[in-house]
Amino acid sequence: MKATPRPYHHGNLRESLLHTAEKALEVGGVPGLTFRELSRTLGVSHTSPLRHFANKQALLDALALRGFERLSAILSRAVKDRGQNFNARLMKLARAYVGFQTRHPALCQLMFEAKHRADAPRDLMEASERAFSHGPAIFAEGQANGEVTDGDPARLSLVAFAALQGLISISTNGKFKGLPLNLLVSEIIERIIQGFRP
Amino acid sequence: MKATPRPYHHGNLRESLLHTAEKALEVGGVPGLTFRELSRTLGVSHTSPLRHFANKQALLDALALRGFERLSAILSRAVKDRGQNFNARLMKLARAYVGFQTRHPALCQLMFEAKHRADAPRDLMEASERAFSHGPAIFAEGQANGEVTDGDPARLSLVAFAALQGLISISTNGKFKGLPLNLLVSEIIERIIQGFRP
DNA sequence: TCACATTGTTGTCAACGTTAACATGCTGTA
DNA sequence: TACAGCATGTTAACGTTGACAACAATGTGA
Repeated sequence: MKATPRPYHHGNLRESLLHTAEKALEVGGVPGLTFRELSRTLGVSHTSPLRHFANKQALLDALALRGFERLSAILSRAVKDRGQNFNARLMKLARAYVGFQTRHPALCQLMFEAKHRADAPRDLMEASERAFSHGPAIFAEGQANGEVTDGDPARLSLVAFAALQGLISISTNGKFKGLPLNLLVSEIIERIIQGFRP
Repeated sequence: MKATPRPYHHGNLRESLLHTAEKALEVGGVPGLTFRELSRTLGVSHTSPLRHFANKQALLDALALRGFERLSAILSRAVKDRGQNFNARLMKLARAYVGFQTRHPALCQLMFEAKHRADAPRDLMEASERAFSHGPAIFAEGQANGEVTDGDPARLSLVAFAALQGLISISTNGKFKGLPLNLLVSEIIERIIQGFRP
């Protein structure tokens, strides 16, 4: 009789939950992300999310996993132009990395926390490693072209990403002491490039 | 009649709460830190903490504030020997910083989160700035002695601390890909010192 | 067709943060 | 010293949350 009596089965609840959860996460952080509020938003009962995620942590892990996959895709796109020289590629990679973190701060924090948990799921760790493999890749190619000094590319990449990650960690609202992050990224990457010349 | 009927007034509840809370924080993180559990541990009623902290966030902020104060004291001690050259002082500072974060990971995470909140209390921001003032200080002194290149010492210090902070963020359990953090700190600081020669 | 797995609902529980009203003990001042 | 006022702790209660169990509706494959 009712106009559109919601069908008993939602049909796409898992995806809807993840989508809604990510928005809620960026608004209110982990404490502001509750099964019950998600359920209210999606018009389902307050325990239905448990059919798709064993508990809240499982939902957070699923969000983190997707985060790493999206990050990996973005970084992959940033370095795909193999025609450019090393400096340009590293700068693009750095901007993509910092840009993603600036756009999704809460998600990124979740991703790092999940990765650092002692009992982090296997697939999450693997996705994380895939995402962070783009750095060593371009360093290795830079070495092959004689543009970068010798040494373990993973180690060189670590220094660059550590600097970027630290900059993000120390900064607030995309700025550090009033200086926009973009500017500081350029400065740091240029200094690193300088230090990594053969 | 009872042997030691706990006096009605605890006498030192605020300090006891902070002390117990910090231990609980390192064990179970923020979710594992509850007023009710703290109260049980200290043998007081579950609302008595509210006489000392308006809400849970206020307790967390107080923990973060003390964290910054302790960090500042530790960093201050690390650089107090003005007789040493710049390289030695920077390395000591770096080790002290990384050591503190390694020893108190949950507290440090709390400190950064608190500092980054839009409505972070004034005193907390000031304590944070005091803690991070030791870096620029030794860079400035290094410049005065002709040991460090020109430029805004705060900016130079930022690069160094960003690298350290990022290393910590990326690492897990004091290691990164099996390499102990100590080793990587040395490597990064030496590279930075190299890059900051006049 | 129909047994069975999947998905969603209802009802319930313990734990939590928070508030209000009340009890107790300390302290400064007359 | 007396006692008023305030700081500190307690009790009771409310609403929210994550989680579990039992049940209902739906989809699916033999």
